Amino acid sequence: MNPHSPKSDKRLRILESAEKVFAQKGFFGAKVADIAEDAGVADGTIYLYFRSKDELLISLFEVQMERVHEELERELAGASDPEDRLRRFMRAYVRLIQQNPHAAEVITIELRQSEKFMKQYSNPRFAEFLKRLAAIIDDGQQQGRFRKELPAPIVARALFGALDELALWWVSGRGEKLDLDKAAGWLGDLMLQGLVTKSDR
Amino acid sequence: MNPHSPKSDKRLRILESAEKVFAQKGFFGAKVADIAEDAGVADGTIYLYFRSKDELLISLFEVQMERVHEELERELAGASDPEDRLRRFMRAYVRLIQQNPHAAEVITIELRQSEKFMKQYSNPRFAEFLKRLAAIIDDGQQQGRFRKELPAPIVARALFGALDELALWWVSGRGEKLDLDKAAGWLGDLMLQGLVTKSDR
Amino acid sequence: MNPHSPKSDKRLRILESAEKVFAQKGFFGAKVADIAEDAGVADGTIYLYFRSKDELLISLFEVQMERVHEELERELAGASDPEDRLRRFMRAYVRLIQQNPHAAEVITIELRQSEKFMKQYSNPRFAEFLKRLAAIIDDGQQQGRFRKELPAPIVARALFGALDELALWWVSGRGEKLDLDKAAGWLGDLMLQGLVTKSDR
Amino acid sequence: MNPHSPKSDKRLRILESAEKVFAQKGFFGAKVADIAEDAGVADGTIYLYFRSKDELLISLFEVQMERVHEELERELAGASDPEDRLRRFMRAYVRLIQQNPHAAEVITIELRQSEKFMKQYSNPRFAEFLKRLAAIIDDGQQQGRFRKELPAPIVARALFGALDELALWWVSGRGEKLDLDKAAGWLGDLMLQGLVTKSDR
DNA sequence: CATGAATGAGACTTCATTCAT
DNA sequence: CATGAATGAAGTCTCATTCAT
Repeated sequence: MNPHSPKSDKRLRILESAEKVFAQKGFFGAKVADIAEDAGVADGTIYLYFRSKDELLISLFEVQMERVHEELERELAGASDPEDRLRRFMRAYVRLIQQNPHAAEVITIELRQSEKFMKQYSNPRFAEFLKRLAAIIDDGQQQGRFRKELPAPIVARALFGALDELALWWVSGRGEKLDLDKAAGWLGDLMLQGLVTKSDR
Repeated sequence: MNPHSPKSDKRLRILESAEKVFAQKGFFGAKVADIAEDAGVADGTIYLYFRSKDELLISLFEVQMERVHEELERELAGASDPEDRLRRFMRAYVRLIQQNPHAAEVITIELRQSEKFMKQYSNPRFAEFLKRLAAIIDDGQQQGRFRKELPAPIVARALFGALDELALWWVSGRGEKLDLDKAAGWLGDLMLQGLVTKSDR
Repeated sequence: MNPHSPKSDKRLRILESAEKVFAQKGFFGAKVADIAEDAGVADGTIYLYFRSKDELLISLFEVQMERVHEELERELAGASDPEDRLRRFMRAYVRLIQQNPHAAEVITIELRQSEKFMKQYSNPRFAEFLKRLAAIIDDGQQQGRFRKELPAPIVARALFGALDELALWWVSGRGEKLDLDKAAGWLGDLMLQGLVTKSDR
Repeated sequence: MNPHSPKSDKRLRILESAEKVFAQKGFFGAKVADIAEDAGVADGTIYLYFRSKDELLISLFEVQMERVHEELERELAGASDPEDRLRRFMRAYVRLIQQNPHAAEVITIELRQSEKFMKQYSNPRFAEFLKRLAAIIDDGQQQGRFRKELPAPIVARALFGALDELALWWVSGRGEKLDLDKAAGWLGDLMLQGLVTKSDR
């Protein structure tokens, strides 16, 4: 009933409910009626704000990736050391996951799933996200701090995969005992220093 | 009409078609009729071999994980050095992906998706797979070859995530230029030696 | 804001928009929102002037038939010769069609369609219209100018059907090259003199 | 259960039910479920034989126009006199209407209605039908039996309109007392000889 | 009077599954 | 064992109508 944004208020509620329900049941398992009920609106109301169920999912991506980029922007702002930047990147990602576990599930799982049935949606934001990570690595390589033999895009992809897998594990609840912050720290160590003991070298 | 396995022959064909169609269209996008057509059988025939569409997906997991375990068994048979074992593990996984890209897509994407709608299917084989990887790492830690600060299950999970992400990238065709074998090699370097240049240490 | 008819002004605009949109999209294809937009009013406003979408259609009939009767009244006023009256009747009808093609489509097509779903609306005005035509013919028969073997109501109905079909053809745009005035003249000849050459008689 | 045509049997039943229900309630008023119930099949079964509700209507047109053409073929076979041919044409049309009143309603009403929402369906069969009628008239004009001042396509259209209007009247039940055969005869007289008494000439 | 966001009943259509042949 | 026509539950989406502002 906020006179300033009666519309966007409802839009947001629907978006949040969609996120929650998609995360719980998956895109296909989630019925529009479920989302409507959770948002406390009529089924038809959803279609006042989103053209279709598909578009609702896409909007979710957009919103979440927006947040991710903002968070990264903030986190990386004052850091110039590549190693530091990489750890901050991971920290920011982990923080986002923790703040919004539903979003993590939706983004990582449904995003992939969705490529199958939403051929037209190429998801440029995610590509941007990966590019950003690769840039940090590339930067470190330029500065002679990171090994140049490893192609930055591949390292970026691998790092994301590792990070995401841990995040998903945590989100799924099965890694309940997992302290995600610590895990991210370990992952940082692993990625930066490697698994092999120093004495080996 | 093979007298030795007339039944399992058809069962196998259905399974292979399901794998192909699931990979192409995703679990929900794939219609039972599509699979039947691809397998060259009637729709109803599928239900002589599988209780439901869900069970067909589960069977696929089982079969694939079976293969994975066999392949790993063979690959790791004569290796005792932890570092070597880890690299072999990755090599075997990559080989499987390359031999059967469809399976990779189904396992990695649909597996996750499926957890949402198949609560009862806990997927013990996959857990077993991860445990195996963790065991290698733990072994290396026991031998003093791998750093003990990093918990083996987490390293295993991260390693799998990284490997899987690269595999998925390759499978999706977008990483076309990607040489998966080389990428796995780089990932091995990354995981074992770390990203940071030695001179830093 | 016209102080004389602020209400009926808006009512009229809605009616005109409805006519236009019904003609373009058909009764079912036309959405109340379309009509509202065309009329420059809010959706809900329509319901201040019309009880329902159905009633809007009915009102259209009423208004149009009113006009038809007025026009006929004027046209037939000073004519007493049956043949002349018949031709005037046709001329007036054609003129109305030309002045308001939308109305023609709505009346002829939707009128028929509507009988299906508006059982309660018996459309007395249209019956009146036909009666009027029949009266002219009957009159001619009484005066010995028209052949008595042909029952007036049937001739009236046939004449209307022929006229209406030509009108519809013209309205639909497919009979673009058709000069409706001329066509009406020909129809008059046909109806009055017949198709067969005089030498035959 | 006829072993020879289990499929077409059901297809036909659906078609007949659709005809009946469309005639009773109109295309939009008729629900697919109504048709299914009338045909004694499940809702989904309809979609085994027709791609959509729209296509069901189109199929009806095709089937009916097919019959019309066949009937005309038969009726006009041995007649060469233009006047005779015209009367036979009308007789055949009337007979079809009487044999299948539902079809008449669907064809004449829904056909027109449908042009609005089925832009892609131009209905070539109906154009063919009118061309056929025009050909008879043109033929008579060539033979000097019909007046040449009246353009054949317009006469054809007018004749059809008149005939159709009478048919519709009869079908609607309101012209119950109307003997359609007689009416067609009168219409023939009207069209051929005209309304005006001979003594006038 | 006017608005237009919200409602929710109901329509079309899909598709996993069944079962008579 | 195999078939594939048939089923019918269930889902997405539309849109006439309402009502608080």
